[in-house]
Amino acid sequence: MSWTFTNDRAIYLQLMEYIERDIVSGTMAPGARMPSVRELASIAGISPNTVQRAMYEMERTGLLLSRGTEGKYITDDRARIDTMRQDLARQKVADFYQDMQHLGFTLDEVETLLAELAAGKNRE
Amino acid sequence: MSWTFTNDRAIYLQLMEYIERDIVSGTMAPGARMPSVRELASIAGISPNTVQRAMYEMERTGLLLSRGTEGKYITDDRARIDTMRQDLARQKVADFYQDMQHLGFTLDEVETLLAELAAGKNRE
DNA sequence: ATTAGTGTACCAATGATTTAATACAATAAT
DNA sequence: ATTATTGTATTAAATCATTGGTACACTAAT
Repeated sequence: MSWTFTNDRAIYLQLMEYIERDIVSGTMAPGARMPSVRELASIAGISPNTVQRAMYEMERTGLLLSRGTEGKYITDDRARIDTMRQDLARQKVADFYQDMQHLGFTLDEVETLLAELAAGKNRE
Repeated sequence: MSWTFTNDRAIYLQLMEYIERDIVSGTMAPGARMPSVRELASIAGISPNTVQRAMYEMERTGLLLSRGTEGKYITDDRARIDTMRQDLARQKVADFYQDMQHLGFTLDEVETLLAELAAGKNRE
């Protein structure tokens, strides 16, 4: 849960993506309680207001649920989480492939670059 | 040269990426004259000031050159352009692969998703 | 010479994001 | 009962991106 932020996009959007990623990858378990707004703000080094903003948006998508003053919880719906994981992956693949096509790379070249990268990573 | 902008990132940053993409992919030829700031603004439907901002940043990287009041020109250095194309591609592949790993996908799964996408595209 | 088009610069206004600083009601823990 | 913690809401200030408007100097075309 080490989050870093860039200044080219709104922090609350980046935070949403980090949390979504942690939920769909299982780093944060379904049904688990989220750290408090203040605690998350402290961890991330940002204002509680910004965390609240991100949380508010994520409740609208149903990924988080607020139980009054007890705290916020990750949804229990594993099917929904897995669907979201698939959707995120497909979107990412589509965006990536389209970008590479715009750069003039064929599917074969993309696959080669990917394989090279993975091979390089494994060597370290 | 059909550009659309989202509101989650600064327009001048998105414009920079569009122009970079057009240059490295050859859509805009090396040594060619760029449309004027006012013309680009009109085409993109944004303020000339925002275009100027993007252009200024791209001159600092050497991709564009300003010839006084004659206009702005794309660099003639094809080697530099090709190097930038390779760098952009490698960065994109690395970011994409890291994102997919964070979502819990293996290299094999990524390759499968890519192949499926490409196959689907070809069917239409 | 005049005109049009170029890059460049500046200023003011607007909107979005972020932050700090509070405040309040409800629940959990003691 | 009291205290601490929770979500939630509000206000004000600061920063940045964006836009509209204007202006100036220089070059090319007429």
